[in-house]
Amino acid sequence: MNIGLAAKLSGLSIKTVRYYADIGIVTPFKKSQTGYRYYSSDDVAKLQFVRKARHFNFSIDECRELLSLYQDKNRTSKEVKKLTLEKISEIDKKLVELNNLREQLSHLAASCKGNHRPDCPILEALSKNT
Amino acid sequence: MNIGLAAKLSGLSIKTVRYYADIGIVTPFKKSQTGYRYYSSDDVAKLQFVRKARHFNFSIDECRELLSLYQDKNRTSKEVKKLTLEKISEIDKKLVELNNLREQLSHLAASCKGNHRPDCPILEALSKNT
DNA sequence: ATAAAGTCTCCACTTAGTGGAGAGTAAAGG
DNA sequence: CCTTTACTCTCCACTAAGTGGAGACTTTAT
Repeated sequence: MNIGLAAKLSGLSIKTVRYYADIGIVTPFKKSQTGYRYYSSDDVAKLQFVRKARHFNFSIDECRELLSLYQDKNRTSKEVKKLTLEKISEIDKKLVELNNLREQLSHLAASCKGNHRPDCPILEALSKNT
Repeated sequence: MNIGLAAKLSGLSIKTVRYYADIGIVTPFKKSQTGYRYYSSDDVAKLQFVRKARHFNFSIDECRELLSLYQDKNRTSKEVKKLTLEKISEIDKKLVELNNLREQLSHLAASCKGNHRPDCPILEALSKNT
């Protein structure tokens, strides 16, 4: 099938599918005469796979890795689980950071009257030494 | 003072300070003969301000805005608080997303034995239709 | 005078695509 | 058969917020 249908079936934009072809994520057959890309349903399955993995916050390189595990009949589930757990702890780190940030910001916001007067504890905090 | 000292005092890298000069965040005096940038202690204060605001997840453009509020004696604290509250709700949105993601991933990870066998519910989930 | 440290500009690279221009190709209608 | 329309192609630029490096110039120290 052409790229348009492959994109529709995989839920990605044409641009993204083309991009994935360029960087070697899912490489379709390419007719040298016209330059058109032709996708098999296997290719579409891979595109869907990548879309879902991206949705789970896996980076393109991690998708590459997952994809090769996916196609490797001899892989162990241990390898996949390892990647997943790493991703989880990454997310945990981010969560801690953001919670911290949120607390500090809401603390600042709470201390600011937010009225027509110019005195503002938020700006003061930002300009305070160190 | 030269850029090296300004960078050290503000806690930013020289590259970043130069970048901030290029994009008009903090524009030092520039000797046209040598091209060297000269920073006042006021400039350094602004750099510190931006560093802290960046640390609070404000974008460069938001820093620009905060900086101009910071320098505007007639600003109201209301304006600053508004920005801050917006930033907080942005963070809240991100937190929800990440918590969701974490839950789904840990669910997947829990269902995967993670052993030497090739069968893996994680990959299955990623390859399942829609 | 020379060596070392500091600074300059300019270019490329990072992530993961997106937007657009201009040209070629395919399919449908008249 | 010709034209219109839809589809696809490549190439370039842009996004955010810097970072790294090359090669040249300036300042400071020995």
